Amino acid sequence: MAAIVHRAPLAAQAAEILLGRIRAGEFVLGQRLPGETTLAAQLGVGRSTIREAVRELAGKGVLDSRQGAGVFVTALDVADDWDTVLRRASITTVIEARIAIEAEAAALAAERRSPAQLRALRAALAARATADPAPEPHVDVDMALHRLIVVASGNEVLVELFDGFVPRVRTAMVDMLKIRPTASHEADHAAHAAVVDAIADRDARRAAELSRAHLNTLKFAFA
Amino acid sequence: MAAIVHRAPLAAQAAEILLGRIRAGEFVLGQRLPGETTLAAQLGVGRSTIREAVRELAGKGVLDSRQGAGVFVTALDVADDWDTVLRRASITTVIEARIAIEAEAAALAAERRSPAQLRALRAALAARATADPAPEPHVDVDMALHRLIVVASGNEVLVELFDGFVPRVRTAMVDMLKIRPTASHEADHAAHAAVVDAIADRDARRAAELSRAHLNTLKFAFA
DNA sequence: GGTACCTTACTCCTCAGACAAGTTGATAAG
DNA sequence: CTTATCAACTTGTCTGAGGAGTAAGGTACC
Repeated sequence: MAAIVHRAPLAAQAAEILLGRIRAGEFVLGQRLPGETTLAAQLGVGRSTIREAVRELAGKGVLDSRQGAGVFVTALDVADDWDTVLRRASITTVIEARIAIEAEAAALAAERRSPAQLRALRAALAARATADPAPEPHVDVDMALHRLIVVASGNEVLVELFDGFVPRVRTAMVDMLKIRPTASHEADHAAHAAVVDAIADRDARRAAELSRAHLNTLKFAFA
Repeated sequence: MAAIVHRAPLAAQAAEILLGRIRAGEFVLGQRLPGETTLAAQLGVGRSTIREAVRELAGKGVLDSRQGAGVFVTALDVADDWDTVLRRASITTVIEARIAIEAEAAALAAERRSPAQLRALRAALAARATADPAPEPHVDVDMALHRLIVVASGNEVLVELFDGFVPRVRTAMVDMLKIRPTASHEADHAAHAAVVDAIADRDARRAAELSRAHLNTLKFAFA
């Protein structure tokens, strides 16, 4: 990740040093940092450079500066970037988390889906059946259908979680389909149709079970 | 959310304006922004103010400035802060998402828990029973037990998701306990003990069901 | 015509100094 | 003890100057 030659501006270096000191526990949460002039002297840079470093960390949510009062620590580290976590995790781990979210979403969707949402699900199901079988378009219509189910759950937190998973899962699925094309499109389509039918029937338990079963086959395809 | 009196520094205002223009599509991804002097003249502020605004957006990952070349757009919006999403969502919505994660985690924990993890669960269960009944300590030992279950699932993505929920759920539970103290501590403890027992017995289905049932009572307590 | 080099104009980067604006704690008056 | 005032310190902003890097255009050479 690190470049061989890296000519980082002084302000970025100063921000890195400050963040390191905060991570190391030199400053506790809510504590006031030394003044700009003090920090500038410590690091041997100008005050405006320190100011830019503080601004950068303020943008990351680690620091907060208040005129007249000082600069305060508001977080002990940068909020973990969601994409980073998912990239580090194995695809089967991600799919397990996806099972948790989608199975519950399918159950909630069965209880709450509106007629309009059901129509949208049926339309997406039809689009999925007739779509371009090439990896990218196929994965996209598939994800669109899965997303509609989560949206029909009426739980915006689940939708946000699902959306966070999409990029990671999408690339993994595209890569897999390029290596090993799906054996049976018919069985795949039947599994999706069964989930939609369970949601149409307002059968929460069956919707969850079918969704879980379908994603488990996906998980084992990667294992 | 907006303060009645808002005395934002010029640099923060400038950052907000620039972000607004990027959101509005005035600049496409990868495009170079006007120079510092130009922007300073446009907004009627000094160069250093513009520089600090750019630094702030660079910290958020929206901009990237390269010496000699210019400032470039690297994202069209700030990555959605997880805390913000959860604060906006109702507590019942958050608990529904928590059910999804913890029920699945309990099932996985039943299949995978190590002897050491089981011992830790039993210890946390005992600590929960004998802990200070005041709201804050009680919620903390409760959350600690729940977290251990998720950790025992062996899925780091689920752990990250759970940790993301903790702050929001913790404050909500503390507030509720201050208003309406738990009716029966015994039933509450029995519910937790049952989940741990199911995990000890390696009964995935029962662990998930008990976990779901317990959190559902919590959900309805808020409704 | 094509290539390598160089010049030049532009960009961001950093510093120093000055003053404005806000906060905080000590101090003095009531 | 309470309240008002003030002084020291903090961050906020602007300006001017020079350093360093980039990219584009021109030029000499092959």
